[in-house]
Amino acid sequence: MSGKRKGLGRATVHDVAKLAGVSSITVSRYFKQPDVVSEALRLRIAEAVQTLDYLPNQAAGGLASTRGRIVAMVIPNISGPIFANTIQSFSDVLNRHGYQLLLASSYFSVEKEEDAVRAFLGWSPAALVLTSQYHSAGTERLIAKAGIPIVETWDYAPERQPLQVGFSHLEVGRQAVEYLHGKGHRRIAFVQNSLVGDLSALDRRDGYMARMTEQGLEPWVFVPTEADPFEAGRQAINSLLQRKQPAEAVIFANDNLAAGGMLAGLRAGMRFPQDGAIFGFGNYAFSELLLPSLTTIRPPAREIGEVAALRILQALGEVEIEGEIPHLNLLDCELIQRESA
Amino acid sequence: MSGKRKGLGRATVHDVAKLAGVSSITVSRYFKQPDVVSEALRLRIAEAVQTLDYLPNQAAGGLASTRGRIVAMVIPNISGPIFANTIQSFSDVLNRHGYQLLLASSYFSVEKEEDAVRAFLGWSPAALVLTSQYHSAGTERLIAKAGIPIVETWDYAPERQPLQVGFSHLEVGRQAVEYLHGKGHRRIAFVQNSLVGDLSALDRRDGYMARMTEQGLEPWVFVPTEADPFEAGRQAINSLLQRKQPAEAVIFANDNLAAGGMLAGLRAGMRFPQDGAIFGFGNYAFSELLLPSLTTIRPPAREIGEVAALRILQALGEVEIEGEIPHLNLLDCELIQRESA
DNA sequence: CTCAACGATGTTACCGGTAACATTGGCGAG
DNA sequence: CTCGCCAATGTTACCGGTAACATCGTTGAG
Repeated sequence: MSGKRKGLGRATVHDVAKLAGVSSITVSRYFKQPDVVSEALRLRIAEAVQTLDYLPNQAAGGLASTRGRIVAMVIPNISGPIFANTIQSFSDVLNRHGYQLLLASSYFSVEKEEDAVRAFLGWSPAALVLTSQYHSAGTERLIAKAGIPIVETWDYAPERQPLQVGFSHLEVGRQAVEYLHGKGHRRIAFVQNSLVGDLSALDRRDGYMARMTEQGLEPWVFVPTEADPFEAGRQAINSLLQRKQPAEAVIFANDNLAAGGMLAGLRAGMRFPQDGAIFGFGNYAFSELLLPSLTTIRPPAREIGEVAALRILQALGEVEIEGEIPHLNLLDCELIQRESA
Repeated sequence: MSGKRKGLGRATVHDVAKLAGVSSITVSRYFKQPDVVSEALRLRIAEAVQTLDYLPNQAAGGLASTRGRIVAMVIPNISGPIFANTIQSFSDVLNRHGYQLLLASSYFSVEKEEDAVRAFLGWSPAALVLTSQYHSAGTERLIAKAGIPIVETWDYAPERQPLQVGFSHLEVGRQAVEYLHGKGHRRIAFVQNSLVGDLSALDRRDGYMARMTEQGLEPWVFVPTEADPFEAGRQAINSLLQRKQPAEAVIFANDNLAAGGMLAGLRAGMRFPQDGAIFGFGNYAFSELLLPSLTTIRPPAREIGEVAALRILQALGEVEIEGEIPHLNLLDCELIQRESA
């Protein structure tokens, strides 16, 4: 019947147009700018759409208009305890406005990130979201000439070009010292994660070191050799608390390490915070379930996703905004005081 | 220079073709079937691609070939403690084969699921993955005539049409009873979650009830009124263990409930498993960090993602397979014995 | 030596929408 | 009554690829 090349077998604008007795562009307008189509035609088209179960082909629309309704996001990992919230809220806000999320994981590898960005760009996404400010040179080149809104989340690097939506890891480190110092502790140690790649964690360490120095205290950084976070935590507790001059408080690079360390201590008969204050980062789901519950800092994970989505929608003109779109979005972390410190 | 309509400004096949002195279809073949292009042209094209930073436009390719390289997935929620692993492994396997993942959350609502499916179909995905076997009538209609591979994960419903990749929730319920019964417990209670929508959890409850009855024991189901899982757990522990004839063992619908219950008990001075065995489901990340650590059943979350992706790739002819593609894929759960039961 | 078969490459049209411009009819101002 | 403007709708071509078929030069069997 039709040409030699068969499509998907689904109804097209042309089918709808024919059935409704209008031209295809009118059907297109019915979806994109309903207000310019007269009431009478709107009704006829609506009926035809209903009858044919018509669904607009997004690939075709995106190709023709050169404005695809896809937003791409590279995240270190989906299943980690923190980033999931960012993805969730980001995706929800986008979906609500008819955009779809394309997702890939970098596992903290800048090479994997670059691969993902390259693959994404083939889809002509409307915008691109990256995690952290640390990328490969290739990624930098790609995003520089992508010509779409770019958002960097999680970190906060005011000097960089892409939109920033995140928080200051440096400040987190300082805040932890501040809190523990206020509690009277002086020998405050920091346990780094040995996981290569999570460069933001090093910023927290640097904040810790800076604040310690300012207070006239000597920084004391422990770097575990174990890769498994729970093992690494155990290692740290053993080393820091089982010595002549034990640490009075231990700041861990994240809640996993903190939980591992605390658990090892508890099983060895220690008690917290009596035998040492334990301080985490991340406010993972389990942190309030531990006994003692874990004092930690909650990063604005959900908020990051929401704000990032909002800024993108604004940049795309989908959401009204008066004035400039803020280039810098510094969100607040929340120190959650519980029992362990 | 060119027509009145400007594209994305990026290099196209035609640009590459002109630079390499070949026709555009040859460039297309260079990417799709490199072996039919002669070595000489391959080199010339490779150079042109390099020079122009050419990236194939996936939307155009998908439109022309009617085979898009997108796979869509609807999941109850991204940030939950279980599904993230499925998404992660699913996405990784797909990415490795050049497919991209389109993601949306249903929050256990069949209406939201239907909306997501409708939105997805506009992208002509190569395949569609749903969670659980429970859908709206609209969703059933949509997937019936979608004409692409459909996979249902998480549940296992052999009688249904879509490919099944999951495990038997009924069996999980039975398995828990089996284990506790073997430990000598007779008064075994089940704590349901009050979260409307997670219908699979009810299958676990039904398995529990069936096995109890088979053993000549009386099922004892507690339905919390609290929505918050930790609060609900507390409520359950209070009701089940603080009575004249307390339960000897409590099976919780998931680890969140179990952790909430156990924590409430511990804070009230109880000890586990002495004052009651605690049994969860899900093997959430924190379960081994609790004190006592939580006995639970690990669902094959990661495996589900991997197998689902593999079956899809086979159905699409991307991965070799001899014989039929198995319609049923029943994966094993793992009972993880720890300290709480 | 002839011709069919085959490998390598090109031509044309089409996938399903939409931008840009054209057309039509109704209405109010002059 | 004529003209100009505007709102509603249509025509045409194009977005960037690829399916289908055509073409051309080689090669090997008969």
